[in-house]
Amino acid sequence: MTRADSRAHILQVAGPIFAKDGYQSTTIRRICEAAGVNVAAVNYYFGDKERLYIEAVKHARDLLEERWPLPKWTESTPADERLRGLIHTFIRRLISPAQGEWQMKLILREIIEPSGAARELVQEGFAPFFNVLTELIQQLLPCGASDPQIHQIGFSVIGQCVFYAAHQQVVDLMIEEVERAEHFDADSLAEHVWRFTKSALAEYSRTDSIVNRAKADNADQLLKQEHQA
Amino acid sequence: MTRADSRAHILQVAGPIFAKDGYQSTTIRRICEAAGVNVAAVNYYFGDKERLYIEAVKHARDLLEERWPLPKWTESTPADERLRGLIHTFIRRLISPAQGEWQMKLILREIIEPSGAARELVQEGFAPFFNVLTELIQQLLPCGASDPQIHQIGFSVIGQCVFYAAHQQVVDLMIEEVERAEHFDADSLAEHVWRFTKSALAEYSRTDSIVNRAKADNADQLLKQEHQA
DNA sequence: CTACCGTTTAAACAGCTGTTTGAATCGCGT
DNA sequence: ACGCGATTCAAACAGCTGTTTAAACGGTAG
Repeated sequence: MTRADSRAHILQVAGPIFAKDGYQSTTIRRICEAAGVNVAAVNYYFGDKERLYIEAVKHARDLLEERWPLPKWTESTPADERLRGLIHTFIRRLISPAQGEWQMKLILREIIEPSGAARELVQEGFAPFFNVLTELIQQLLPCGASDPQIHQIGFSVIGQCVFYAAHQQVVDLMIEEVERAEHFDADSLAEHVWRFTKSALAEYSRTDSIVNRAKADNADQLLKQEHQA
Repeated sequence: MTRADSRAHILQVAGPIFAKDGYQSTTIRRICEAAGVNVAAVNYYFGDKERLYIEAVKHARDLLEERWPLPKWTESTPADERLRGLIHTFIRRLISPAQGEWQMKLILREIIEPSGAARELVQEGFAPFFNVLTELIQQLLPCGASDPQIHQIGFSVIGQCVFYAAHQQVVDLMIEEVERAEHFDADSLAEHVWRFTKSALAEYSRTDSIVNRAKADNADQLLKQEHQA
């Protein structure tokens, strides 16, 4: 067995175990047993448990991005079709149909309970994604929408998607199995989120309400600044 | 000190600690130290660590429901104003403005990593809330929308709200502090979620697209059933 | 063959965990 | 004041944790 083999084996089995049981409940003995290596191997290759965990989280992110890359668009792809592709990609990353979907579970754990990899994860993995999303939203809104409004809408899209992955248990307890199988798979959910978002944006454009709201916010802020001065 | 005192003290300090550090990382020694009681008190009053945890989770739910009860409506309150009140209540429960907001953090932990209290929590705490929400959505949609569609929209509302509480770290890393202070407090977020949802529902009503989609889904299903027969 | 270095191994380590114990203490009705 | 049950306490328990150690192993260059 070469150096690469043992290291890779550990990294491979560590991900799903950490995802299932969490950092604290996972013992390096269990990981090493699953990988077929000695307990000391983790400290030999990774230094300590925490650094193995961080490596496992980053590995999970790499696997997801490799398996579900951002869609490629031509110049002629309309903005709402781009939005649709983006939402489908994001939801597929969250709920891989066939696989045990452990990767995103592990990443969500790290986000909720940061331990060193969180900042890098968000800044390198999530930020580019979010920037593309907000650009699309801006294109689908009338001119005059403010940045905070666009950010809020961006998180509305992300929030809808993440919910199904992070809190699947709630859906399972609330929705009958037949309905779940038919309407709560990755593709159905992505289509729903896309239509829901597109509809809200269309209504914003039609009524220009978002621009009026942006102007009102601006006026409020100016008033507040005067008050302070 | 009477029986009620020690028990209550433990329960009171256990909630925030469990919320911050999680079940595994929290030691009963730390809880007892904070409560000013002996280590054996937990086992004496609660049996073991897990039953204390479950009690703490239920206690958190009670506190939230007591502090932010469902809004009272008169017969004349229009459906969209009811929706607004419901969203504001839910977001306030998620992000208590002044307090350390530990209650919902603890509950979200239990949902993500169920340990005995999760089922009861969802069925008794969340289900009634969700039912009110879906009834309102139905009233705000044209006749003919299917149950699965209404459920999906319901989770879209919940998902938007929960995201800010469960993944606040992401928002913190993505949004500048000045913008956060101004546009990402509980009330601003609740207003945004309400407007976003109302807009989507209005567009659904205006175009009748949701009814057409429901009919199409129905046709698909009939076709599939014939295929099986 | 030999010497060497990266790797693997079993064993031991110190520290912390939840839980139990049995005695000490307290509060209160008699 | 007494006695009794409920409560509190310090101490100990057994078990598991991450980590370290020093010896053994294995392939490979000289």
